[in-house]
Amino acid sequence: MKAKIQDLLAQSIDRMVALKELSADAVPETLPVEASRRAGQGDYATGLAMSMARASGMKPRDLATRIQANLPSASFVERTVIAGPGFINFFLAKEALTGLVGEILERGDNFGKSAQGSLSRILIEFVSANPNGPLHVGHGRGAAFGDALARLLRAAGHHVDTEYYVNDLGRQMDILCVSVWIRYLQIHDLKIELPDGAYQGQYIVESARKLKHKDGSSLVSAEAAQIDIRLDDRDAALTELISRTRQILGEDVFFQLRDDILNDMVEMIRSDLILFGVEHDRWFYESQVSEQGDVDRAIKELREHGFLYEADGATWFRSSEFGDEKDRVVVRANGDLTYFASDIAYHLDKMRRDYDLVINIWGADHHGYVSRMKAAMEASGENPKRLQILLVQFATLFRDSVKMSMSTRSGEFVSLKELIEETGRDAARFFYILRKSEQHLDFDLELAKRQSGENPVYYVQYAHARICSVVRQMKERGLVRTSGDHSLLMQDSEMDLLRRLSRFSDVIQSAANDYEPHQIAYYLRDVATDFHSFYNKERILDCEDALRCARLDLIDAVRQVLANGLDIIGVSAPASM
RNA sequence: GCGCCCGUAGCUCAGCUGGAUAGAGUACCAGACUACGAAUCUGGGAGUCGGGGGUUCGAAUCCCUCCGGGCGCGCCA
Repeated sequence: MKAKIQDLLAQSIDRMVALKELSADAVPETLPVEASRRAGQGDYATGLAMSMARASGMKPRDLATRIQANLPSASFVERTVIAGPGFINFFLAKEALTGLVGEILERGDNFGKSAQGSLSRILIEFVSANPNGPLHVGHGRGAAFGDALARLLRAAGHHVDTEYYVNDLGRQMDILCVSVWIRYLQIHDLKIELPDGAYQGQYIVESARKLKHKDGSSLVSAEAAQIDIRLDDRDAALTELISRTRQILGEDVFFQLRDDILNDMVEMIRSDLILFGVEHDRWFYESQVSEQGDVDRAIKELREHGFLYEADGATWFRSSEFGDEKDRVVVRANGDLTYFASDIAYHLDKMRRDYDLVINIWGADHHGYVSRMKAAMEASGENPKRLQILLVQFATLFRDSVKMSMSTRSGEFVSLKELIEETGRDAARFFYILRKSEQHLDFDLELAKRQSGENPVYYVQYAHARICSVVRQMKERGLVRTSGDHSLLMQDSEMDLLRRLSRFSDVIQSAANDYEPHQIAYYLRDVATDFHSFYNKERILDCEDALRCARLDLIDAVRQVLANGLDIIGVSAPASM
């Protein structure tokens, strides 16, 4: 609808330019049109005359009058009014609104959406938590946001693939492996302590039990009890422990064990995500990049472009030339590659696949990495604008106003799985989506669980269930239903509802453009409000046949919009609750 | 110290590329079911949009500065 009005305005402007009433360079690239906030100010309004006033040398209201005079007539516009400092308000024709009911019912699940895959090809990478433990509530926000964004962009007409990047290399895997092994030995009554830097969580113990169940006691070694590492430095002590473990178990056994544990962790993460309704199209392993020699190639490329140098025995990337605070190490003095190096290779890989846009969703604690990653892409000859990094702020979990901690290493955290089991998938997802991503999120467990109007999830779902219930009642009463005459819809509450429904596709476009799924959640709440209000004011089934059929069509249309919107944010639309 | 995010009603937050009288929810108060689900609806009070400058016909929105909160500033993972 917004686009239709923009089109009318464009025609008027073109006409004025042709008549030399207006200079073409006074015209902005996109014509501003917005849904009116207030009744009495029409359905849509434009401040175009005001924004062009100075460049055109005309007074806003005079200019508005000229624009209005040159507007072509359109059946969906009843009238236009100039108001305030120079707004042009558009009042939609009643038929344009009532005609919407048939359109919604006809388009069904596709109403509000654009033809799929017709616009850009987009890759979204999200969650990508390290496979050293279960997902916690912090990851949940990234999961809910990323998945909703993918669905939203698809609804807006893009082709979207989703991906999870698994950091399956590096020291953390060794630490994970020894952590499980030590717990395993403890289960076998060996006296050995789990050191400080190892993973402390209860899931490590469970993993060790599973290992015992599978392997019995084949990995028990009396030597293990003799391990006695006396080093003040925590990291040095861990390094020593890792190398002793490799000696005792033997390289082959150690690597096999490490792989098994990794696979367990990845499976655990994957199944938690499925429980949450999130399924990535692709799981991409860091080891893939590394085995294919991509990291070496990426570094070689940077070197050839002249952006690498040696200092203090390490190899540095001149990221500061691209706006980063300082240069970054890609190869350490000991010859090891940094994580940054393999991240560059991975991102180059993504950038060179067949996508117009690559989106990363990162936790806000990684914001320091944004400029260096964009720098690396630019230095490698890629357009950094094709890499869009969206930051999701922290989620803090509260139970009875008490803040709950979360740290994977210490093992003190509420897992995503526990959250889903406690509040349900729908409530969890809705809550995560309800805040825009730059906003810190206080997640109130008690509120999410409450089944009342205080909880916005139920409010929206209830509207959907209520409509389904009315339709069930109709069938039970054996009432006839024919295709309705929608011109019978004329009450204020009906028009408000129709006006709201007419904005659905605009909301999808706007939310998609800004990468803001929360707009959908707010819109759905407004639809539910308008519906509940209508429902309390007007009867549906106890009307004469024609009006009843018209209203049944109307609420069917409302149900369809609610269902389509809920689907975008990954929340179910129940027929009863 | 430097960088990023945030500061809007008692609380939790919206506010679309600057626009017309700043909006919801919640809490509080007062009402609405012998009728389609009261997990609902109707009405009410409540804000110096953190403070101060600036740009503009017009600023919660853009710029500067200060205050307050979160996060990040490793050859860690």
